[in-house]
Amino acid sequence: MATLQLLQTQPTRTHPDHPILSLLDDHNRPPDRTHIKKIHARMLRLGLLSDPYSASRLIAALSLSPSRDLHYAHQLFDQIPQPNLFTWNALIRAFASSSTPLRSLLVFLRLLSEAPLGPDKFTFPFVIKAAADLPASRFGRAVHAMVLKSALRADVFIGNSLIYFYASCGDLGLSRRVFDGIPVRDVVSWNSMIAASTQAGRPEEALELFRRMEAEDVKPNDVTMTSVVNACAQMGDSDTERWVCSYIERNVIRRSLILNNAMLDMYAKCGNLEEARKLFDAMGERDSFTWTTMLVGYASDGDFRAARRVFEVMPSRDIAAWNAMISAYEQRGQPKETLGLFHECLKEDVIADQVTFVSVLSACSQLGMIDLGRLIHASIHKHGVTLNCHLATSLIDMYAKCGNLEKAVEVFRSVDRRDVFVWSAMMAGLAMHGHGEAAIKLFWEMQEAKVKPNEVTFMNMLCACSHSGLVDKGKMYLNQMLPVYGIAPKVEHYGCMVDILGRAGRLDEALDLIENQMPMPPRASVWGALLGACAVHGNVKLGEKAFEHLVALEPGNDGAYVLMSNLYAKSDYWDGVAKLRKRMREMGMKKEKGCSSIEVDGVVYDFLVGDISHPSYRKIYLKLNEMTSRLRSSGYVPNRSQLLQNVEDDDAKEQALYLHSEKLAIAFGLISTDSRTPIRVMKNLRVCDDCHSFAKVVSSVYEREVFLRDRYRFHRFRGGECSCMDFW
DNA sequence: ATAGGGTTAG
Repeated sequence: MATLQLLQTQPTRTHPDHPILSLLDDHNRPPDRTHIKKIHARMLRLGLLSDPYSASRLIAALSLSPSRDLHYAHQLFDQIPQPNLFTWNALIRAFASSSTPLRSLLVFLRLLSEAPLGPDKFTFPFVIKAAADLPASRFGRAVHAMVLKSALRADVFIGNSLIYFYASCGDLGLSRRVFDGIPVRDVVSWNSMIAASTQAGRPEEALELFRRMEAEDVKPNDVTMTSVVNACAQMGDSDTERWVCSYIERNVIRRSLILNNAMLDMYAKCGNLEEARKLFDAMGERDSFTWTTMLVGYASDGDFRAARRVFEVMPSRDIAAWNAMISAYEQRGQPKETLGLFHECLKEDVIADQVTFVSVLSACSQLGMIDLGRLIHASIHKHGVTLNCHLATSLIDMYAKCGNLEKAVEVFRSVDRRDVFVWSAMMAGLAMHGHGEAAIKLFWEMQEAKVKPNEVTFMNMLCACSHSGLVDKGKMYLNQMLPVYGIAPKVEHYGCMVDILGRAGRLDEALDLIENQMPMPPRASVWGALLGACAVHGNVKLGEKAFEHLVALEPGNDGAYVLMSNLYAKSDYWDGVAKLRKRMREMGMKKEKGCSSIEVDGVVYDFLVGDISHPSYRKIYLKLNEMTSRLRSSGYVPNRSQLLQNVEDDDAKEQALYLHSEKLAIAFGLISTDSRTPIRVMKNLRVCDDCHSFAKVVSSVYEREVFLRDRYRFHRFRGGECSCMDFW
């Protein structure tokens, strides 16, 4: 009886173990591709391939060796008369850890229909791993169902891979159910569950599991501690950090490279760069994770030079290192440097990935470089990079912020999986272009698609209401946030509501919201919104109040002084203007210079007020003169009320309205682009009334579409009208 | 003859 069972489970041996097979797994000399092919040829001549055992050994070597050739392995597999389960498993395993895990699933399906014996305890972990990495959630659930119906339902290896599978499908609850259902859990079961909780952003649960693990006397190892350290990093308090470090010391946990990297990351995340540096110096072995973690640590600590130094001296730079450096530039608001580094990265033949493109697209939208953005979109398309939600969000954002709303909508419609960020980016784009109602419609469409709104969504919704003057809708959504959607409004949401009310002239309501209804103290931005509204509606008294609150919170806020000064000027209160100027002078404060930029033939040109640094500035000023007289005869009257926008005496001369930076950029656009190309100008500050009406007339007199993005929103000028309907 | 868990970048 025992012999019979052995015969059934052991592979059939028709030949004795041929010496050539030992060449396949010589660990001192792993066979390279040509070597394997030679062995293959010899095996063919020896007739060894008709022996399932020998053929399987060859397939395994082909699929698993460092220089594996899965295509070759697959072809060979198809030629074997009777692949045994070991052979099937080797192939399923190889594909599971390849770049095409889908093939693993396909081979598994073939196994089900073709193999005389079903999958075994080795097959399941491989195929479940493939399903997890795709992730193929329905497929994985079906495999799980097969496991439950089989005799393998209590297998701890399979259980552990199912924990991993459900975690990567984002269903922590099901991971937990599998975990709870494993009769005899081992350390890997605990590690998988703790890691799943950590990765789902639930550090408290991870630490709770760790305590239970200890209570049940399962000894944690370095892998356990890696996840626990990661959880502590997420908790972000220094007590937890000290506790985990001393635990690792006391229990003599092996300090693997990965554990050290995780600890490095924890120190860096807690802003403890000194400790991070100490550990870094003490580490005997370092890899690209180590260096990149240090880089990111310095960058997020604000020590940009140290970050750059790490980048310069690290022994090799993979795409993750480049991405870290590129995104550091991007987040510092240095889009030109971001793009410069991106070009260097391409020159070094490092293959850009989705993360790279996310940063680069963001730099494009900061600069308004729609042509480069388009180019990147095209190359993403060409390289068959799949649009994940991050990338789709960046593309939508880039097109919207560069003025091509149609293209943004096109991208939005073309992606099949949309997360809350994709939806929110589209709503923000519509809002920015003044399509408030459309943004609100999208909000409902999003909920029909069963995607839950988050804080960002509501910020964009309120912005939409603000840009379109939808006061009651804005109030309604703000009031619904907590009771209906379970999201507590933050100070930014209240700031936006103040803006909505203020623009509509309901200044008292806005003040009441700030003083009596907000559950938190107002921040500078909230008073700023109120001050802005007072400036629009000429309410000096309330404006002064908002201004004093604002500068108390942010003494260096030059925008506050400009707004207040405009408000005084508008109300003919010149003493006020003078007093403000004096105050600014005493503080040594300078107004942020207005700067407009325009992209022509892939180059971004910046213009400051009265700028004469451009090589062809004479031509630009001539054009501007010509334009001004042509526009005057078409009814353009310079609006001098904002002449005093700038409170700096010294450059008052340059402050003549017609030298405003956006006018220079538009003039340059007219002389340097094709007559059918829209002119796209980006401005760092808000556009002033005069430039706004200037652009309107340009769009009709010169029959050119003009896009003007300011700090706040988008203006699209066509045929003498602006998309904002003069409401901004 | 074959297995599972962990670290960086948005």
